[in-house]
Amino acid sequence: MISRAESAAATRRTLLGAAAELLDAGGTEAVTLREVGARAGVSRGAPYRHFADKESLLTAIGVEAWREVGAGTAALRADAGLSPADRLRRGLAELIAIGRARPHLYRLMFSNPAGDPGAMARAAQHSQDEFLAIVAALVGDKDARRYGGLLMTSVHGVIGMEVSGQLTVEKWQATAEELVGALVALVADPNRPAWPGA
Amino acid sequence: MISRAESAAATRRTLLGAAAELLDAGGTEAVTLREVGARAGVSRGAPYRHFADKESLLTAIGVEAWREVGAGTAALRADAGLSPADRLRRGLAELIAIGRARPHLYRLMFSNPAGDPGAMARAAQHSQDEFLAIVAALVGDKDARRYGGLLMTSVHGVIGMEVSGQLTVEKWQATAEELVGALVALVADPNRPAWPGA
DNA sequence: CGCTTCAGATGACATTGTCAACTGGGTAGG
DNA sequence: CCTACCCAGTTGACAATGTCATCTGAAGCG
Repeated sequence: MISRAESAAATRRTLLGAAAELLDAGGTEAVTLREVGARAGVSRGAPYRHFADKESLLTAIGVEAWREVGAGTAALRADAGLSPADRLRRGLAELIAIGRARPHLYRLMFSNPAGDPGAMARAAQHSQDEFLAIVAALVGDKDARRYGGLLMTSVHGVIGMEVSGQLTVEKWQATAEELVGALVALVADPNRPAWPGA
Repeated sequence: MISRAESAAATRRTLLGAAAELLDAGGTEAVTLREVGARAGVSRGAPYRHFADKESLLTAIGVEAWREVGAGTAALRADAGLSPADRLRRGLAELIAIGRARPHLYRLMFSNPAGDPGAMARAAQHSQDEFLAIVAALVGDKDARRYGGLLMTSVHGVIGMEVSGQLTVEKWQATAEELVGALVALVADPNRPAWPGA
């Protein structure tokens, strides 16, 4: 038997899944609460039983995505068969993969919900902490945050520009992987120069 | 006497200005053609005489912004009183300034219009060519594109994460300026390591 | 068995993007 | 100067959408 609470939770998940489909297909504009309801087999008003408004629904999708990324990064960090540099490369590759396969979701994950500023940043926190731990294993605790920030932002920029069509191999003579790889190689270099001014 | 063409061009500019105001105030969602028309002193249908649809209007705002940035970068490059490294720093600082002062416009400049993919990338071309010329003066023609790409994407990532609230000094122990400054210092370093794999 | 709670359904409304039809003053050709 | 065209701008209309108030029915609880 399914209790009412279980049924409601299932509906919520179905709504999120339907909304994610629409998001991938056509961006946030394509996510209409009516269509989300229809695909989830409920009426147009049903989503309001689970999300305050459309923006909350979208934010929930992004939060869920960050949760998955965080879990993946944690698993990476726990994988004893990988070198620190490999963990770093794979973690970054995971983000690049999301950006390419699901650009709208990727954009959403780095958006700032007007109704609840900081909600997405909080959701990203765990994932970024895991990432920082990986970087720390490579460069030491002292510089982990600075180099982590440099890597995180750089990768985000590479993906963002590729998604917007402004990063082309012809123009920059480098692929996203090469740009990221260059940075990783630099950070992983034991003879890397000291952090400027530090 | 103002000719009909001049009047139409003036209306177009007024529409763009009104739309930019709304964009800054509340993002693309807040840009309604009705309000744009009202602020420009015309009716709700008038914008359609100048722009195919709402997305075209938004794209035009982004294109215009890229034109101004490109002009600014060109002026920077022509300024004989600046060192190559200073030109680079100022050019990047200009982008950071836009990201902070007008985050919605900044996001628009790095978006990819669904109706005309590549339109924004084309608009950004001139600005990025100017930027590349500045980088080339610093690192030589051979590596200009690669290092230019690295700098451009990194700065974009720093701004993007700051705009989304995911770049905080507490978390990364570095400000946007410091992260960018570290990269610039690295690239400007005459003893910088060779580009990996090149 | 009756009462409460709550997921879901439905009707309604304001807002908005968009188009078709219309208007009026500039503009070119005679 | 006259006339016919052009086209920026207006207005009416419509469908789609977010959102709310209200209603319904079944699950849970005494």
